[in-house]
Amino acid sequence: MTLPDGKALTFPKGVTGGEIAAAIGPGLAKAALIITVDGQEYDLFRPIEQDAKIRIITRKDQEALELIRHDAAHLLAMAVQDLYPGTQVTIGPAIEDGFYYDFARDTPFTPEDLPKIEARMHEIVKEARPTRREVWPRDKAVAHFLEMGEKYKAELIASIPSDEDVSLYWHGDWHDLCRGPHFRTTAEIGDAFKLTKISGAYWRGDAKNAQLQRIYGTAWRDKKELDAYLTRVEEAEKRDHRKIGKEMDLFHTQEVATGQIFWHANGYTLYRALENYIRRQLVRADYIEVKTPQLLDRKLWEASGHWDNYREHMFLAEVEDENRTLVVKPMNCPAHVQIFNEGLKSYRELPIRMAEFGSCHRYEPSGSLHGIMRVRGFVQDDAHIFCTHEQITPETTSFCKLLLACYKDLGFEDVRVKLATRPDNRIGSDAVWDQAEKALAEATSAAGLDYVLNPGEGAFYGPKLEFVLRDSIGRDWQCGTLQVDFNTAERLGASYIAQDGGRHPPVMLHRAIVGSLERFIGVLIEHYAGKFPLWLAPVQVAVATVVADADSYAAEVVQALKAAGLRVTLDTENQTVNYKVRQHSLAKTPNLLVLGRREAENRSVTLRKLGVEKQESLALEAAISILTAEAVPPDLR
RNA sequence: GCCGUAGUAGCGUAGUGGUAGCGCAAUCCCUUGGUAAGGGAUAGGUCGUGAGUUCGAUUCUCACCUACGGCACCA
Repeated sequence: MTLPDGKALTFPKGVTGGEIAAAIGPGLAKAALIITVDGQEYDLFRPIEQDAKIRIITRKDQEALELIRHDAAHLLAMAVQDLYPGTQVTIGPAIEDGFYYDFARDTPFTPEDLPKIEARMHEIVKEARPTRREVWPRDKAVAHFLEMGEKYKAELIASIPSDEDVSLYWHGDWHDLCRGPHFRTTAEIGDAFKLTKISGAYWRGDAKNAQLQRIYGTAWRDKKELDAYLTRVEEAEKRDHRKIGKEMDLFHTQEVATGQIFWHANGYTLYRALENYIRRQLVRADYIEVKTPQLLDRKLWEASGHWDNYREHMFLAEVEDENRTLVVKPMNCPAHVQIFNEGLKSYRELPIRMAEFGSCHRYEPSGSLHGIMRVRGFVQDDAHIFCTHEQITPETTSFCKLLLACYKDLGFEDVRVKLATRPDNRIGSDAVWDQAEKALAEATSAAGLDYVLNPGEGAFYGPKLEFVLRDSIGRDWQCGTLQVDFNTAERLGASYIAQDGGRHPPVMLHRAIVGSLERFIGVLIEHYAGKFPLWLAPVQVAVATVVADADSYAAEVVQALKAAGLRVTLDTENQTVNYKVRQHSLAKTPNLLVLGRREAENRSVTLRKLGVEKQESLALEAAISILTAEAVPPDLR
């Protein structure tokens, strides 16, 4: 056996990982969880039959996390079947930060069940049930699980090729089909786990199948890691955009407009700051901006193919004395093609980059709605680039550059790219898809970006690039997109006169930088936890007085700041300075100017920046020039 | 859409088969205070909507709406 450091040890054939660990040292024997044999993971009790490179994995290794979570999933299943006889097991994988297990049971679990199950799990850990592995012919396993009444498990095993053997694991009497590996006993799982939530989940992830009961848990190597995780979750909850939206008076939702947002003055200030920023970038990048109708005849959506694909997600509008159906537009592309179609287009005019802050409505499934992140009424920073085949690469390249520059300005430096390819449900021939996917892949590489494939996730009319940004607490958000479309223009009768005098349909590139303004603002809120950079902050400066004697000077200061283009609020409330500092800090106002007699006398201000305890005394004019400079959007500096 | 949980004053929450409290915010008064909650008083609620059970329902039951946690979906 060759150890990772190159040292070789000799053992009889059939030695186990546990025995090897014991031979190396008692400390390792205790700490060992599993062993890798030529890269393959073995249980410590599984005999090794050949010479191999080995590595013993202990609790200290990063790999231990996934192993613990896998064992914890089994532990959960054991506890549930102990407590709720008749419950069938299905699958239970390790996932990011934890694990889950899907059960089939007539009575759904309730939140009150979780502590009971968790307590039973801890008991089973204490029992240190020994693990055993057996290899069975597939058909024997199918028959065995059928006999036990585990029909989901039997179905899973039956989908394995019949000539393959399967491994079964026992923990005490309880056993399951499993690839392994597992620890020697349930004691090695430890106690750093916690059940977190319950949920319905469809068998094999398909909504047509039966709904199972899923229990989620989190599991770590030690209590310290578990606590750190729980703290991380708590911190994420604190910056929830719905909570901050309420606290900062940004927006609200209500029953009369499910899935749509009432933007309050503060929120709409942020909204416009973002919209204006994007608009400036469009001007720079040679886009034209248009505005198209909200209601468009059903015929147009039939022609584009959307009616067939998304009809049940469209809002329809009808009037009594007119015998036709209008669709509240769920997207802007067919409308943009109508503008393209007005007048004859020459290849000399291409590319035409047609942008719109397009207000769209989609009847999203009720269960998918989420704050301002997933809504039924939203505005896309949409654009369609009508171009020739040759222009796909340069247009894609320059869009990628534009998008990365925007994300940087908005505070996101870590961006990943995914290439989503043809879905099952699609229009257009395979030859056209081959061409479109190839064009996009090449253009992305030409832009100097690495991408990962996202097979089958493209739009029904073409493949897409998905731009995923990572926020300040490490969560990923897909916002920007670029889609190559060889189908829509032709379907809607768009064409241009080429150099050879013939008519050709243009290629359409559908693209968005932030995607939906609503969703992106949600991301911004959570990314900054409401502490926006000055150019985005709804209220940039609060002017607060110490004594009533300073009220008239304060009003003067507010006027001066407003004249300088700053967004200011005046606080002459009859309250202590301490109170005011606290209020404006909690409101996340970036700058607080405190004014008392001193300031009024020498026409100065005392500036306290959010999150900074010490103050700075400045002449009024100096403060204005500092603050206005800081409030300039990043692209205008 | 599916599974589960919830809906009480502007916000956050307690509570009960006999029409509801608390904290913050609000209003008024006192305090004129120099960097994260000064003190006092007052006002504010048909307990999400509709129906049922009951002498009586905010409380129990059912339906619906909405939100939340997931699943599924996301042009």
